[in-house]
Amino acid sequence: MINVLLAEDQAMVREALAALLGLEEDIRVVAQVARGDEVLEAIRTSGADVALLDIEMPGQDGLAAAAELRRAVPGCRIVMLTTFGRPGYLRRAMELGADAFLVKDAPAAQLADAVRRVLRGERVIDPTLAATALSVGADPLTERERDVLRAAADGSTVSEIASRLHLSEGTVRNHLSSCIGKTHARNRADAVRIAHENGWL
Amino acid sequence: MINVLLAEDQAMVREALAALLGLEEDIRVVAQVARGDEVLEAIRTSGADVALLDIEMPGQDGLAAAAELRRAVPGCRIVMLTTFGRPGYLRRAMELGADAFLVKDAPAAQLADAVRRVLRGERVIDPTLAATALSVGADPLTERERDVLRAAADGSTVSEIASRLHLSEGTVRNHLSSCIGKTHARNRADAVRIAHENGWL
DNA sequence: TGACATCCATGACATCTGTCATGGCGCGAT
DNA sequence: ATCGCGCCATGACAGATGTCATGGATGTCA
Repeated sequence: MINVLLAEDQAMVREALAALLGLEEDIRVVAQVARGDEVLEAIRTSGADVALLDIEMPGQDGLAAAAELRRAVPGCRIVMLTTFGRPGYLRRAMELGADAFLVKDAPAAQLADAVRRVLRGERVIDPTLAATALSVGADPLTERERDVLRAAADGSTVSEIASRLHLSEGTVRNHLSSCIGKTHARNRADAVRIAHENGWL
Repeated sequence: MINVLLAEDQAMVREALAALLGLEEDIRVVAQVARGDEVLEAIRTSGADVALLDIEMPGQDGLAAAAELRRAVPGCRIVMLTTFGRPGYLRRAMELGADAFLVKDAPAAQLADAVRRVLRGERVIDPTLAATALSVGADPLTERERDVLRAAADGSTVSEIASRLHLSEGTVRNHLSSCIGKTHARNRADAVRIAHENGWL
């Protein structure tokens, strides 16, 4: 019997996935959480063999939860399950040591399949997604540039970003300019969109 | 026995929801589609009593599918099911004559419950969401302003938008300016964000 | 230690953006 | 038929934005 933890913030989706996995004879959902920062404790108390982690979650995102889990409970298998097949997500998940990376677009049968395979020591990745992730390349932004771009994502002005990050306006403009250059964007908003789509923010 | 059609583009979520509804003794999922423009035909061939429609879908969005369905098959009940509880979505769904509006954040039990209730002629809406939808108010943008703002959403420049919509640059700037004013935004990107969050785009 | 990258900052410049006043056109409502 | 409104356009202006050259302060790596 495979014991699975399910971490997904949308209750209806989470319980639906639990129902789906419940149809499998050899799989049992032993814990469900809705927040990234509840994963570790739930794994410890439930003793699950596999953690199924969504990425977009409150508290702590699924990638951070995976990193924490990898350190604290190295034996636990990690399956990332996300709506968005952003290349940067896949890359970060792999660097963190996740065992599988699934998108919710994929057929339902792949879920139980992936759970079984990671338990046998295999790694499961959508080959198409892997290809695009490799072709897109790694995040070209520096940490500071990412900070500034994130701060610009909601439509803030330069002066607002500057005061929020305790920088001068000129510095903010310089960072944004290099973000625009590195992402081959036309302007700030475009750079935000591109970085977002690639999973760099 | 209640016959349900399920329209949702993410295969894994769709099949998981089907598994969830399959646990109910009085409900049967008789059709599944992944695109909005396949809803009507599937309803006709399956003869489903209730259509469960996601909003974000390729081909045609769930709201457009609901409108089409309401006209062509007035007897069919419509339940909107969406990730995002955007006020504008709820408002448009109600104006279109949807019978229920659920968010995927809600507990799974509400899904089957809503299906049964709409079939008894009730309308099902999350009261919290209804309150915010009413407090936010209706979309203040004109059709043309919406067009321009949509065209600006991906970070396009004024000249690009102008040529795409066959307008002069000055007109584009004027429309954008009034979008910014009406949404109480700080600039274009902010206006895009606000309109998006409210479900106006 | 030197080479190098990152981060921060300044100032100057061209361009883009947002605002405003103004006016014409078409349409539906009073 | 006049009014209001949406739509399109122009021109002008201030302010925001993006680019560039330049330079100092750090920290890392060979």
